[in-house]
Amino acid sequence: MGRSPCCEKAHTNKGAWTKEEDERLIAHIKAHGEGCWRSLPKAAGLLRCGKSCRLRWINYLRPDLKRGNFTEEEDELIIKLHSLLGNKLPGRTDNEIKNYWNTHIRRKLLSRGIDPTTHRPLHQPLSDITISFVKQEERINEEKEKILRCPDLNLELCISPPFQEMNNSHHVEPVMKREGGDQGFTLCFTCSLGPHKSQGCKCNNSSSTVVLGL
DNA sequence: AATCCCATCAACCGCCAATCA
DNA sequence: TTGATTGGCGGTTGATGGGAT
Repeated sequence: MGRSPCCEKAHTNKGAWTKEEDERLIAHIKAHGEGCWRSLPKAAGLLRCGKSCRLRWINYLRPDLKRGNFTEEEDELIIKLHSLLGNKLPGRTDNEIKNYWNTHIRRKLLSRGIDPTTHRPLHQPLSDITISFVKQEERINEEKEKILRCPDLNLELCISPPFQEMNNSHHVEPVMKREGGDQGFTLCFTCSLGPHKSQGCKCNNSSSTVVLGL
């Protein structure tokens, strides 16, 4: 027996959303919150697939979205974080990052002689890539281990706020807060891919950092 | 002015993992 | 334990607009 379809395809609209559909969706989510996407269209009076509603909300209608052109600082931030976090970057939608990566950043990296997939210089000998990749992965795993040894750490890392001023692209510091407290620590992506000012971090310059809070 | 080409981005599709009964 | 359901993610498509010819 195959999968059942996510919705009744025959009676759903497809393609661009109308203003009225947007308004219905926004009104429904404002009233009831994000919930079961499968039943949402019917409840909201929309002839749309639940999945389509979810995408429309997440990628376009969500009130906390930052829209408009990407700044140079955001470009650099995306380049630094993409290999680590994928398309889930601060204040922008997955879809937006994905599209922007494929259309702009990919070309930008190629023009700099960097492979957009591996984040390594183009034409680098395979042996070098393998060795350094393994070393980097080991380092990442070490830092993960360190983090996991803290039992009261809330590892639900979420990066925000969307309108954070980006003054310098050198450091990127997602703050990992402990539950029930306001203490945190930061990750340095410049030299160690680990906690800023930890063993592996050789950076002393903390005056011009980008802080990505919770 | 018409047409072609290319870049962009919203939206869709298919797959996978998590969850639940 | 297993199968169904659901949400989420990455890849792809198609509509649109702008620039070049």
